[in-house]
Amino acid sequence: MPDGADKKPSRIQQRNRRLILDAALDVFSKHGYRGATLDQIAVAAGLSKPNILYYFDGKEEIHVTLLNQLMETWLDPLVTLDPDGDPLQEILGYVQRKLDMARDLPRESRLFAGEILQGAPRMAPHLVADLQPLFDEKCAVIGAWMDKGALATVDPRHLIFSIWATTQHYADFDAQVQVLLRDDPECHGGAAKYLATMFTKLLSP
Amino acid sequence: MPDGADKKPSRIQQRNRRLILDAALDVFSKHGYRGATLDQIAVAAGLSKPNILYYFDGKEEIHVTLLNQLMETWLDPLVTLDPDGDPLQEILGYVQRKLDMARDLPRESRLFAGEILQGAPRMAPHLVADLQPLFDEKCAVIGAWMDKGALATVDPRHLIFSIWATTQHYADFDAQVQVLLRDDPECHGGAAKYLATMFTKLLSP
DNA sequence: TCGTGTCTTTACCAAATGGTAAAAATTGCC
DNA sequence: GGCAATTTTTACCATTTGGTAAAGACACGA
Repeated sequence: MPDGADKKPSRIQQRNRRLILDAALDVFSKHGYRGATLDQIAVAAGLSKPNILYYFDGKEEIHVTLLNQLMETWLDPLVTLDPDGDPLQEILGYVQRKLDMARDLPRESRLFAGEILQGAPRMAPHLVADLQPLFDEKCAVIGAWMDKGALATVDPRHLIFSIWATTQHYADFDAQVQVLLRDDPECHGGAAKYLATMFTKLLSP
Repeated sequence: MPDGADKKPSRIQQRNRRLILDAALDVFSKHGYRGATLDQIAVAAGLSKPNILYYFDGKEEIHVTLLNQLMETWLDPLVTLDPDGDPLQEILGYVQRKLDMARDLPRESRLFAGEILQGAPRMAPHLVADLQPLFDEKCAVIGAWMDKGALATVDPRHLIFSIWATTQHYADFDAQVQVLLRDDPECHGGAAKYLATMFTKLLSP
């Protein structure tokens, strides 16, 4: 049995755990935690429900595993922000990376959004342990850039919030965006251009 | 029975329907559609479950009623945008109204966000019928202001998206914001100042 | 090829949940 | 007060859902 932190997982274990997690990401991001059912996940993964419970202790463990994996991916673009780079280019690069993630990983974005929307019941510890230190660190970096006169002075915390909000919006509110833009194929490009303009004007010293 | 579009609703009917809708707003915004149960709504409303089903045909009807009512409130700040006002002041006023709504009506914001996040299964018709025409109209107004030279030229559609995203973020991602700002009581004021700066710099011609 | 450990299926179950029927209580009008 | 209409409760029900037990299929090294 694959319980606990055993030795090397077999090929089959690796393959099936990945199948399950991918299916679960689909289902959880589409219906939320309570809206998702093990049966849906099982069908999407091409496995039987009891077989899923052979690999995971329960619905909650699948969700938590997904959230844990997501945290790393999610924080990565902010980790990459280089204190020694050109301030404005670093910020604009960060915006672009987040926007690309909204396009390339919409399921992850929605999974995260759904979790936070409901008060982060399963993620609060991660927010405090992983996100908060990183957030504080990068706020300090940006603050130093502003003190140096390399960027216009604004509250770095709200600056980061506005970057998150404007980029993730295109994944989380996709249903609305698609209606209002009538499936404009240039949506992503238009957003990139708009956001680059906005943050350039905001931050140019 | 209060079914159908009958005559005047009695005092009791008005009171209880409002109790139910208020309780349902609490529960739906906290747990999402599928995560909410009629029992939770009943307890929150101080009524029995069958009694709830005396006033509404079912869980879905409660949700849809809530969504319908919400649409009006939600669109109002954009309706108020006055084509004859001062362009920059009109936009900044709109931002401020949306930000105030995020503070004063967080449940409504989350209910809306949850619905869109899941693909707007019960709201797509409303988006097309109500939101889209208003959106197009106001995009034209803003576009005319830009053509006139009263505002810097950017894509009005993405401008509106960024206003929605940045303001609603404080309601929808409140769990995250509270962690990162450590319950800063000046959060709302700080956000208001930051957003006013951002959109002023973006749009000043 | 045999046997051991890994994986999968079949057949269930208890709890939760949306919903109903009908009796009982209450309200409001004459 | 009396009575019809409205409102509320009690007692259910069918389905869904997360989860389990145990038997069966399978892989693979000796």
